[in-house]
Amino acid sequence: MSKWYPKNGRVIFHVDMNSFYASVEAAHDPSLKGKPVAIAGNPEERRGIIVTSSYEARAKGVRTTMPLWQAKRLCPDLIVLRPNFDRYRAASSKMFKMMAEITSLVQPVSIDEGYLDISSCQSLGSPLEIATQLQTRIKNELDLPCSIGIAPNKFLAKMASDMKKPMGITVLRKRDLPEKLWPLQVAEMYGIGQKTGTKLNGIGVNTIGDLVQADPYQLKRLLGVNGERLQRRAKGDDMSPVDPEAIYDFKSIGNSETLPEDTTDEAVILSLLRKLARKVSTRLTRKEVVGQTVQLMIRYFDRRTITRSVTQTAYLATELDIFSVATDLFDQHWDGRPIRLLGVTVQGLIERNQIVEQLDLFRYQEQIGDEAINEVIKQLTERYGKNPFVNQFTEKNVAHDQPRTSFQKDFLDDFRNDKE
DNA sequence: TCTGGGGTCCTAGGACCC
DNA sequence: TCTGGGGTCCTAGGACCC
Repeated sequence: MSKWYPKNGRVIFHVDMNSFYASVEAAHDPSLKGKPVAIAGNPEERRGIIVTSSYEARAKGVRTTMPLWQAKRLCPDLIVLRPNFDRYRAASSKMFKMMAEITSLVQPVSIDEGYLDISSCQSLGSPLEIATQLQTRIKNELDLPCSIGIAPNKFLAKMASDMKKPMGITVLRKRDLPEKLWPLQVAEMYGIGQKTGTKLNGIGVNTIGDLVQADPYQLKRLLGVNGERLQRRAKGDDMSPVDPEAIYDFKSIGNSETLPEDTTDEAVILSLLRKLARKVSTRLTRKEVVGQTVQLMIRYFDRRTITRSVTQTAYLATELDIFSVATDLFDQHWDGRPIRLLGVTVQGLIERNQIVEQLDLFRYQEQIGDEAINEVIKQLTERYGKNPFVNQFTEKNVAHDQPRTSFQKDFLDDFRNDKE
């Protein structure tokens, strides 16, 4: 059995669900099977776009990100559904459970794809047997098709899963690269999009094989460190591990929304900012994290987009804190032209339990002043080497109160004594 | 009749510190 | 007089992916 496994090396799967949202809908309502189905953002509104479509719809030319009206023109009998994320999350969670029964080394990368490191799964059979069983099980029990790539690293597994759809299983070994990978256009490579593809074509690099042969210095000049990495991957080298924890390591949480129509109406704008702040706050709270930086995104009627952000001394997570910072940013940076979309994102996240103690410093803000508050935070940070969590804005209107914990009292006493 | 919403990573300049 | 170089943090924007 172990003859299938390399002595020095890994066996990585990339599992990619085929037209996931549309497939989940068809599993839920079998009458959709064999029909052109599309999931679209906002079918009732002008600006709805195609999120996913069934293979029958793709055959008519329907593509992801295509405006809905265009898709309907190409495919008049298109069945358009609104996304049902709860349903997709439930299906996703079931399929990841099946993967977890094979190995604990599962790295979800999005709702519908993930990597498995099965290097230590000899006892379960050959890689091809394991992949076939997994694919069959997902099909039989969830009624969902997927493609699986099998390769010595994540990048090659990802490329492999793309080669046969739907319901494909593709093995991509190093020795297969000249025949299977290198003839492909660079634009088909994971990590190369429109811009980079055009740049590469500009220096005569058209296929992935050309990328392997290209002059490393020229690539570096053209693309920076990314040039080096892309060439390494094209050669089939990718050391990045399958990291089950990666998914818990989020760097930012944000929400954005396109308005029904472009607007300069401040009541509409503020109400949307409020709504976005609420959504972000809810998600931060659910994940038990707090953040230090608030970013506002404004997309104008002409689609030109700016982002403006500010880093706070203290960490924040409440709706009112986020809303307050976001509206400050808005007031400072909006140029008065009509707005199409607004977004609010909180960055610089850390786990809430990393925070030393929640001090309601706003209660003392008027007594000791803003500068003093910042000094308190600085001292706390130095003293504990951790980050104090402070509600700076939330309850400015609340009457002053006595310190609520002995910690707070001691600290403020210390602070006042230091000052004297 | 144009083009959503969720992210990550990288770059580059300026401020600031040593 | 007039000046180095490294490191980190912050901010804005761009490229890419699903």
